[in-house]
Formats: sequence, C-alpha cells, structure tokens
Amino acid sequence: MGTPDFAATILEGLLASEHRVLAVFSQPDKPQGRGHKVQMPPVKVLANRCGIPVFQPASLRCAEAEAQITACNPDLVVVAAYGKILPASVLKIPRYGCVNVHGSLLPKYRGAAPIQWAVINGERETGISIMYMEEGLDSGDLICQRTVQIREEDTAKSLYLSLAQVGKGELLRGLELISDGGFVPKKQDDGEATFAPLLSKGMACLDFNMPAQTVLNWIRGLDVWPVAQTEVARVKVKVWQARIATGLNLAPGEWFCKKKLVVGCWDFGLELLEVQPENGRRLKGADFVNRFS
RNA sequence: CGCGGAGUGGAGCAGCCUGGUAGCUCGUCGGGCUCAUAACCCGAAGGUCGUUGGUUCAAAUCCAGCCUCCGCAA
Repeated sequence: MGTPDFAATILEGLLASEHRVLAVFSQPDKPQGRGHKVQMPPVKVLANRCGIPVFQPASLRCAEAEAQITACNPDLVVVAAYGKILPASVLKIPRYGCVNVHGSLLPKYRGAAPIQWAVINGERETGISIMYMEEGLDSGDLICQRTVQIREEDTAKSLYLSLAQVGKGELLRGLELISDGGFVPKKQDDGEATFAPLLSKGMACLDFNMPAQTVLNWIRGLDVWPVAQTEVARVKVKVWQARIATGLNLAPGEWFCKKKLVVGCWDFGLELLEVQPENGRRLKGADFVNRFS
C-alpha cells in the first residue's frame, strides 16, 4: 500500500525480489497538476505496467475495502507513504502482520513529514525504519533500521530520493529477518519519541530573525512542498536555493540587491541563489535583481 | 471545457493596446581610468521577435490555429 514516488520505489524493490505482490492499494486518482487533470498516483502507474491489480478505496474503514484485502489472502502487507490510517480490523488481516517503511530513525520523527522535519531541524543524519504496524502512530516494534547521512546540500527532495533507495533495500532485509524465524522485534522507547506533523502552507513564510543556518534549513526542508516564501521589493517569491553569506552587515530582514540577492538574518546574511516570483519561473538571484530593480 | 501568465541577441525584460529603422539592464569580448568598492568610462560582437497561416503597401505589433514553458489549485 502506497501512493507517491517514494512508495513506487519501494514497490519496485519488491517486484524485483522473490516476493510475490498480490495487489496494490493506493489513494484514488485525483485531479492535480497543471490543468487540474486527473492523474494516477505513481504506485498505480507502476502496478499497471506490471499487471498487478490495483485497488483505490476512498476509505479502509468499510466492509468493502476489508473484503478486497481479505480476498487477496495476504501473508504480509507492506505500507509505504500510503496516506491513510489502517484501522485495527485491517491490521489483523494478513497472516504475518503489516510492515511499514518509515523515513526516520524511530522513535524520532513519528508522523507524516519525518524527512522534511529532519532537514528543518538541521539533523546531520536520519534514516529508514522498518517496523510492524499497530494502532498507534508509527509506534510499532522495530524490525530493522539504517542510518543515512544528511549532507549540507541535501534538501527534503534529495533526501526523499536517497531514502527511497535505502528503504527499498532495507525493507527486503527486514522481510528476510522476519522469515528467518526466531527473530524478535525491538520495542520503541516511547520516552524518546518526537513528532513530525504534516507541513502546512502557513509554515512557508521565512522568518529572518533566526540564525542564517536555521533559515537555510527551513528553505531546504520546505523544498518539496510548500516551498519557502518571502517578499522582496514588494514581490512575493518562492526561495528554492540559498547559501550563507558572510561579510555583509545587514540587519535581519534587510535586503541587499546589487549584482546578487542577500538578506540579513539574525547573525549572518543569506544569499538567495534561486528564487521564483509569483506567476514567474525560477530565476537566479542576479537575474531577479536585474528584473525587478 | 477549473482560473491565469509567458515565448524578442548568452541571461532577465520592455516594445504590442494606437502596425512604419530592434530597445533596456546584465553578461561576453576589446580598450581605458582609479586611492578606490560587488565602482566607473569608451567601444564591439551577438536577434529568421516560438511556429504555421491570414489581414495589409507594410506585422514583434492585428486575427486564427498549433507547439512549448510556467503560476494558482493538494
């Protein structure tokens, strides 16, 4: 069960393994993208190409959806970025339970946006956790984990890509552990748990009363959605790429717009390298200055 | 038929409404200047104005179609 590219990568791994994929569950097709065209989630596209049956129930909390799952008579259910909560009744269907691929080192960053928050918080490392699912949010017993370094130049988007790759391998390792028998999953230490709630549009607006590195972390973490935003010279812009700039003494929120685009933060400045005005495309900092001054 | 914007030298744009010599900022190249800055001055190269057709004496400009790109919308 999964929906976006991240899940498709995981599915790819399963399909290439000795495991048999009986069916795929994904979110319903939704109008999205340019022109509000109805589009199939990436997982469905992949499943279709491989001739695997796809189910897209609006909710799993109904007899019909349960019947669909039961009819597959699964040994195991693998969930990766599905976007729906599995009710207890569904968790009990597969013989060997439900396994989740989560983009953090649990119990850190439980919740919907673990990858983004790890970047926003300036973590140096995060990882993939494979665990059993239970009713609590990402609180199930751990099967295995793998650490991934977060590079200085990583954004939520780039981390998503590398974590999907790691998750693909780690899931297969986890499945092997399970089938070996005599394997005892590890309880999570709930006292260590932190949460990574869904991001919202309201978080996109940058606050320059913070250290430049912190602002930069927000820019990197908001990269997939909603994308960091601010206002320069009365123009709203999305900020795609930036770097710390020392040597220019600017007050927080003060702009320097000559040859390049720099804004003051609490300590240092931040040079905006790639910026996108409303109704416009992405521009290099210097081009933006050129355009709007 | 969801709403909207855009395609013009290497980059970012103006010009279009009101058709009549291709313009601005930046970059590039050449030269100069200075105590001097992310500074300044002089000069040069570089464009079939997305595409096809239509209107016209004349189209970047008006009309129609097509292609491509992008913003909003989760």
